[in-house]
Amino acid sequence: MGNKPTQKVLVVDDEEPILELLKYNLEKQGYDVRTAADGYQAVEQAKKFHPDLVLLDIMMPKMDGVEACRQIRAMPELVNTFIVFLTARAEEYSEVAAFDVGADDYILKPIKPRALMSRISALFRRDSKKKNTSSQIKIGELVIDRTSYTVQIKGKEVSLPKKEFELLFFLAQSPNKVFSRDDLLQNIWGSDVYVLARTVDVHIRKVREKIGDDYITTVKGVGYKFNLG
Amino acid sequence: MGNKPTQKVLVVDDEEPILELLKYNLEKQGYDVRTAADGYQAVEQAKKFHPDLVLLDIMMPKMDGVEACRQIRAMPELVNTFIVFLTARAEEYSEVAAFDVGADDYILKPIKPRALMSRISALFRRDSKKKNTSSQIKIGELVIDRTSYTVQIKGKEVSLPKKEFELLFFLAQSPNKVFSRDDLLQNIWGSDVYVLARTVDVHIRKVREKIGDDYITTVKGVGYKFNLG
DNA sequence: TATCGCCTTAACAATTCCTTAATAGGCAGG
DNA sequence: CCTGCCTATTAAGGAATTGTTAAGGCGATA
Repeated sequence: MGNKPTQKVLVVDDEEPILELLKYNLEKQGYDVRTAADGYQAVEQAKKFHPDLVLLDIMMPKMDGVEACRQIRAMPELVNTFIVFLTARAEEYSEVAAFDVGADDYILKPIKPRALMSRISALFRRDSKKKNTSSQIKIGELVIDRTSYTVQIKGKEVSLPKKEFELLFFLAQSPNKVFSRDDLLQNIWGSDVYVLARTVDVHIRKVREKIGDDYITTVKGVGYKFNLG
Repeated sequence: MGNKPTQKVLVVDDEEPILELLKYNLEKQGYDVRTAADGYQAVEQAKKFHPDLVLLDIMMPKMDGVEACRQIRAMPELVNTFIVFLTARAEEYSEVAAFDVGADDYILKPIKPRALMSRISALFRRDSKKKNTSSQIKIGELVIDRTSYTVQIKGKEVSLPKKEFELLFFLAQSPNKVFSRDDLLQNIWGSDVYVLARTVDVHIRKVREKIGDDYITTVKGVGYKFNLG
């Protein structure tokens, strides 16, 4: 119970009512909340407060959310901070631009408190299991996108079934690191599922079939790794 | 986009003089006004009238403002409606509960017409800048129009029932993003409605029947997405 | 009140995905 | 060149998820 430190959330929006709405709901959930009304304040607060999560409106006076996100992402001490955009329309600032500056997710306005809260706790749940769980990974010609569960390879989009996707995503999260089959089973299948280690091989095969043989390397007697360069 | 349709305001209060005062002032400002005397009426009116703004007294007979607010907020077609509480200072039913059920602002009684009017016009000004939710989405051959609850597909117009429409609209708002069945239930059905997750499947089926199978993709083990490109 | 359309649920069919097992292939050491 | 150990590949059965249909209930409307 008590060993979990309070998660810190920074909420950034230029509309007072929205700030209050979010602050109230987040605090009710036990988060430590601070607010900022524009991009500059957001960057300042982030520097001092070191939030675990930043909810960031895109359209703001002085400095918009995209630029603020870029600056926050540039702080090394905040590499593990989640950044989630609040946006009135998906198209308005394309999802692409948001991901380009390092956002982890985006959520549509108008905000439904309860839906947002469950989304946030899901985010932290995922986080506590692993670190650095962004929704998108780009490596060379490869773009792995968790929000759409697809992989782009040289512009072509391929859709992977769940296990295959998770496998690729997990490997790509730690490039060049070798994982044993048991590691992979533990992390992707879970600790209470008992399947043979060879099952991993079959999935690896299918992933290779779809993205090519160049990305995943076999390390004989050890396991597999996603290779960079 | 320049033609601004008349903004619709629903005023809810159990005191006749206050209703008249507000109605008079609002109509002078050019708003389209309707009134209701209690929570039930408010919900009924909201359902039919689709106001852009609801001014809601908190203390009322039959159904109080907070409960009415909750019910209005549960209607997906009114997600863009502002809800502002009118509250006497003494009423301890504080802003807390109000924000909790999705209010956008609250205003203290006694009401000063001039101040209220400027507050309202500020609200709409902000609205036109931000939640610029053109209630129409165009994607390729598809035009999704919220004002008429219809979808044009290759010129042919199809009319969808409410749930089907909301489902399509919600998915199309975030193209390529996968939503779990629970996400969809939270956002379209509301957080306090309990229906089985499989219900979503049936609606998906019906939407596909009407617009074709190409627009909504199943991501097995995850959910559904509207696909672009 | 009768009718109609919509929503939900349940049941069964269809499909996709996962796992396993069996076989083939490759590499190192003897 | 053979042997042992590991991985690659394929196919098939089973498990899990989704597709589809139909029936009942509810509410709106005439």
